[in-house]
Amino acid sequence: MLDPKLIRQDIEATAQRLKTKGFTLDVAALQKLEEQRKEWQTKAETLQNERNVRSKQIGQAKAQGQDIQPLLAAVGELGEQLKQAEEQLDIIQQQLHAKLSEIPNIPHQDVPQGVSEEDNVEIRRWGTPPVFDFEPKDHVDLGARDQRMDFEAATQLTGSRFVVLRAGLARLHRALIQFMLDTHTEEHGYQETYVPYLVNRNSLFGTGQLPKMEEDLFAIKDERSFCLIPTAEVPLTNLMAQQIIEPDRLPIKITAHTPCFRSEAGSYGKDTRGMIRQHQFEKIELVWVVKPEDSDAALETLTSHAEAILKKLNLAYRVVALCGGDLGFCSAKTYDLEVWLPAQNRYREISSCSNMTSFQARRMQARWRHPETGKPELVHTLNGSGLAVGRCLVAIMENYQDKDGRIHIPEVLQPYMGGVKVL
RNA sequence: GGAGAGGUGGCUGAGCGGUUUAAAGCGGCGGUCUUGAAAACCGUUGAGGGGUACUCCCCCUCCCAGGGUUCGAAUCCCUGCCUCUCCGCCA
Repeated sequence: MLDPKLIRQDIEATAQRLKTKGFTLDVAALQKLEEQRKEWQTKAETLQNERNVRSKQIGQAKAQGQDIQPLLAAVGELGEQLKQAEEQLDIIQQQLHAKLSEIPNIPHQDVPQGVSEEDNVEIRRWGTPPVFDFEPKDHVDLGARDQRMDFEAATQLTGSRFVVLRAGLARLHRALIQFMLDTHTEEHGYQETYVPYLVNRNSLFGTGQLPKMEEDLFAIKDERSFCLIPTAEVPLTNLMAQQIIEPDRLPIKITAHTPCFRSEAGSYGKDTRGMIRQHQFEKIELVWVVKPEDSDAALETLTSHAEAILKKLNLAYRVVALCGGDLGFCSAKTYDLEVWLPAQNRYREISSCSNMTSFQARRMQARWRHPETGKPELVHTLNGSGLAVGRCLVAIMENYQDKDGRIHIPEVLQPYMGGVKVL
């Protein structure tokens, strides 16, 4: 959520900056609502004040044994007027809140212009894509052996976009999770965190999945209206909701491994083959909570932590800065990490690292105490995948295959595989 | 699932429907004293929003949440959520 003051005081400039994100701000409607808000809020508060004053007078008169009938009569219509004003104000506040909730974050100054993926800007490359003296297979073909990657079984159990892994491949999948968590906790200073996989709608509002991304969520069908998390960003970041954090606790760096559930409602027919786009996948998430002035630097560091995993696995990748039009709803700036997939002969997203600035913090009232003023101020939040496990498994299979369709285990993973070197 | 108890400020914990404008203690902050510190004493103390372009002042809201009764609700009524204890069930 943006600062309502921006809407009140600087709406034209705000509208201009949101345009780089492809979002058209309804300036007239917002200004009108804002005017009404002010009018009715003033009216309601004046009436509330009058009620408080008069009620107190009645109390005092009664205590002194005076006749309160005249005072009671004087209160007259006040209650009814107040009720109307409060109802009217409530309606306007709700409309305003609904509108504000659907305005995306303002892009950072140095986000490249553009409307789609095409306009993203490559920042750097690392590693060299492997050269094969045979035609490399994709992970689906590689996984077919011994049904170690079994889509048909998953379809029978559940439906499309799920997978069953068996034996060494299942273990490799688990090894990746352990490896990533260990690296981030032991080398990058993150606190390992275990979190619920079901969250309430309040949490989903806090991190910005609601109200606009509802169709991508899997909801539990009972009166509690829980949803399966689409990313650990939701529980991790919402740990800060309603908090006032003392400055010496910042920056907070936390990580969690969780399954993620996405309905992929807008992706029919996209990546239907293989493990790239699933309804359920595992991810290691990195979350930072920082002072506002530190968030730019934090994004660089967080991104480097995700990159470190790819480097240790010796997987070629590139870093891409998303253009305005490709930025997520909450993000002011995003770097995507894209790993080389030989069978697709191109780089594919394996991590997305974003600076949400105060956008999520405002939605969940996550604050820190500014040491100079002593007053609570909104923190900045950041998150990134470090990394998406399923896609990482795909990358290892495809990059580490040999002509016999065997998969060689990267050295850093071998300790996690009981010394197994080839699958 | 059954039976009870309870949710009040950073914490502990009072609070007959009306000087409660939420007592008191602890903690925090500032000061006095001191070479310094402790102790003692004095003062201070939250969050959200609005008005006014404002390190001033004024107002509103907030005692788990949402409704209701009332001139007036932390206090009374209803609903929900959560926590604790016991029983049952259970990985």
